[in-house]
Amino acid sequence: MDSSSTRRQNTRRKLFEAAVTLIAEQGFSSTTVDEIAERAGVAKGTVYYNFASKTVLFEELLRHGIELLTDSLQAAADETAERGGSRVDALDAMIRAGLDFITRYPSLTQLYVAELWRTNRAWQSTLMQVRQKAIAVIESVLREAVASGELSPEIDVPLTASALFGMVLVAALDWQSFQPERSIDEVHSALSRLLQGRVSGSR
Amino acid sequence: MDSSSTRRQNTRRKLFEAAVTLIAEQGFSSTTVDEIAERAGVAKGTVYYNFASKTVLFEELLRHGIELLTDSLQAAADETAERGGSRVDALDAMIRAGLDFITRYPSLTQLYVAELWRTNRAWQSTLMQVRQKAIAVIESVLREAVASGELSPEIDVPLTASALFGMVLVAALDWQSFQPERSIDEVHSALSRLLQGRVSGSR
DNA sequence: GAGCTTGAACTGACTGGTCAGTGCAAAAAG
DNA sequence: CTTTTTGCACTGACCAGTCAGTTCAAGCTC
Repeated sequence: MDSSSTRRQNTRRKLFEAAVTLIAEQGFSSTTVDEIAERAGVAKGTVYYNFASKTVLFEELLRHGIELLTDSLQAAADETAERGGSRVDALDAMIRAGLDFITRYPSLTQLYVAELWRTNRAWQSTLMQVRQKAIAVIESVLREAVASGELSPEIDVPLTASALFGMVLVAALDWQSFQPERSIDEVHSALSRLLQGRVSGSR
Repeated sequence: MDSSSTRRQNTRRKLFEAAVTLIAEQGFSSTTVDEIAERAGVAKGTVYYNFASKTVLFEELLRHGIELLTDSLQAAADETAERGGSRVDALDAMIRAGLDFITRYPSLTQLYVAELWRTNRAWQSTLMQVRQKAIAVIESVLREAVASGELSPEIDVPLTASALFGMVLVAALDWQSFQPERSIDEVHSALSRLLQGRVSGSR
């Protein structure tokens, strides 16, 4: 019962891995099921044995991926709390966690960005849920920080959360695509500085 | 020679307008040439009379669009300088210009984001140039600000430029898609606050 | 432990539809 | 009369999804 599903689980994993890179590179519509099957080392029929359709394969991939991200953001926030760090420290730790995630799963990130703001697509609602889960983690830390007086009560929590999310997302993708020679620490500290208002000189 | 091209210019414009919305919604591959022609109110043959291929149509669209953006960013920076504003004021004006642009051309923005970090696509190099032009405008203002002592010399100019770019881009798209009831001023001031380090309370 | 059974997993040739791009004669525009 | 647009039929490549058949592995029997 358990061992019998191992084989299947394994092919599904191989299909996810194959699909994520291909779709990130080429987009959903120009990636063919034959390509995915070939890259996964599996026959085309197997794809349809394991997933109802090309779209369903993609949706499950998105869901699986965002779970990894929210878990790691949440873990970063929690660990900071355990160590007794401030909420701003938690935001900083989340930036780091976001960067780590993007380093580990660059294709997944690319693909997510490419699809997120499209309307009229089959998986639109899947993406909305997925986005909301990630943003919610950031928002809750922001709210705690406001409550504890660490952040100004004037900040607009939802807008700030999405701006932070976007800042990390785009900076990280740009780093990977256009300046891969930079170290993760350089990127992290540039973003950290922006967050903590140490850009405008003075102080 | 000039007036003779007016008519042609007009159909090209109609084709751009039709293509930009369709491709933003559905992606390049799942948008058909027949659809583009129909929405533009033009025969399919006309598309091929005016553009060598579907891909070329798209590339010219990208080029045309980014010109609009860089021009408006540059204009915002220049006007600030003329009014004798600081370089940080110029960055703020550019954020505003970016938001205005995205409000005016949401489809173009969506489409740009969706394609920018993909590799292995036909128009990859077009996009690289296009991105570099936009980022360069931001970088030059940052550098001036560092030179004049307004910003800390420790900031990493290229990374900060792309983080700012991303911050505005993602916040604006999120605003349009998920919180359209917000006013542009609310969005602007949330981003402005982030830029000027007025997020972390104290001060 | 050799042989048999069963259901789950996998295979790949095939089908039906879609779509980029072509060709061309005739009309409209200027 | 030159440039541009139209309308429409056609081609050939490509591709999502199907299905009849094959392989695999775990259990069962003697």
